[in-house]
Amino acid sequence: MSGLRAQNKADKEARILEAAWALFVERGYDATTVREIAQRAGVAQGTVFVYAQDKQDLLATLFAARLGAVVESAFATLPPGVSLLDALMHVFTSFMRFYAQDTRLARSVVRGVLFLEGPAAERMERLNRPFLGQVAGLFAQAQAQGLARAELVPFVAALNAFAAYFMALAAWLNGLLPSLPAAEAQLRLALEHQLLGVLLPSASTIELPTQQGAAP
Amino acid sequence: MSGLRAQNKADKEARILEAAWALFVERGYDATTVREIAQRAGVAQGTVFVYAQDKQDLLATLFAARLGAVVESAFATLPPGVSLLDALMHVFTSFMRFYAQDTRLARSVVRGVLFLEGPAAERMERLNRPFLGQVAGLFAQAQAQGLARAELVPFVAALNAFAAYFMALAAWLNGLLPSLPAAEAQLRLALEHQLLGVLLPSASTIELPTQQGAAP
DNA sequence: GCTCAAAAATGAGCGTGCTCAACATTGAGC
DNA sequence: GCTCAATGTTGAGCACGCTCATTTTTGAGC
Repeated sequence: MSGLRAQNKADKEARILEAAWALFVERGYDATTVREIAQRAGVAQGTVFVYAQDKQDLLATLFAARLGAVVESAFATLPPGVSLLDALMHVFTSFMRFYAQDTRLARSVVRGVLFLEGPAAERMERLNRPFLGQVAGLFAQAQAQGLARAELVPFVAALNAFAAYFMALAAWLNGLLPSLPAAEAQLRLALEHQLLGVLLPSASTIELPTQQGAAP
Repeated sequence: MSGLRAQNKADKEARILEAAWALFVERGYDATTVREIAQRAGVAQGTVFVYAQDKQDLLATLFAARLGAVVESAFATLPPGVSLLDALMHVFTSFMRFYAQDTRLARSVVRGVLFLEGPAAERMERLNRPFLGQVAGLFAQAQAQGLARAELVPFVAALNAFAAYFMALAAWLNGLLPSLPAAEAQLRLALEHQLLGVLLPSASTIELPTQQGAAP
């Protein structure tokens, strides 16, 4: 059996990821070089690229693991009986508070995460799709309880909520919103609007659904 | 007067931008080198960086100008008397059709545009804020006509709509949505949901606004 | 405990975006 | 039309991420 081989490989990968994380936190993503990571991990520079697709992949791997834990924890700690709005806020602000630990690094992550390539993109999809499913579950639950419109498609509502979250996150990390509380406030406002809708009840249920081919 | 000086400068900048555009379209953003751009523009490689902050800035400049025209045209050609949903779709699909001309390049643009730095970020903000204001105007108009809820904040609704647009755009450019029509359909669905809201009319107007400090 | 093919690690080298000290051009003042 | 400070241009050079031919390590088969 190749126990030693596997052990060495695992050790090296762990050392590389550990070194990368330490340096990313210390200096920031852009200011960290792959040569530094290799040196700190005690391997040659080329070895880093045996274990990671590229530099961005290191950051993505590091965050994918951590984010997975945050997702799980967010849904596990969901207070029962809470309103839909508060449930959504509980989930999304979990992420924001996680990113708040290092906003500089968070910026690099979020910047890269939206346009990944190849295997890294697939891994992100495998993280993202179940998550969106869980968020959709919150809407479906509200629907089952007779709180939400029956015609609503839970997955579409989940995507809308996620979109609002992502915008608030991006605005915050770009300095357009001054602080985490400001970002949370903006997100709450956006979600409130999504829950309540735009149109008046009288206008909405009658006019809009039938406006497939509308007036010129 | 330094007419010749200014003329030369303008000429050179125009030549550089023209060369960059041609090569970006021909080869794609990543596959185009600054050296190639310089050669095609008939200047030294260092000269490119006199006129552009960096390579990404070239692409951003090129697209900012074009996008500005698309924004203007989208609102100018807004059919009067159209529903709010169709008005939003008219505006956002204008952008999508513009990006559809070259989705490879569009991917590079959208990837870079969300996390710009320094002056480029400010220029994007100066493009984006009035645009969001115009979208907010559509919601305010619906409000004035008594079609939209009076409590609605037009700017927040505009941000939500933009967020949904951005997500559909990103999903499309990442190949998660197979075609432009698919992206348009997804956006329409998302916007419909935003207009109609999530909660039932009965539940919405009474419970939610007062849920500031909700149950544990 | 030797052998040797497979697996893993290496680092010189490549092409890149970008900088900056050196050089060239311009035109107002005389 | 000459001078020279200001303005504009240049390309050698740097550090970077990443590749890949070469070298080193591993352990099953004997």
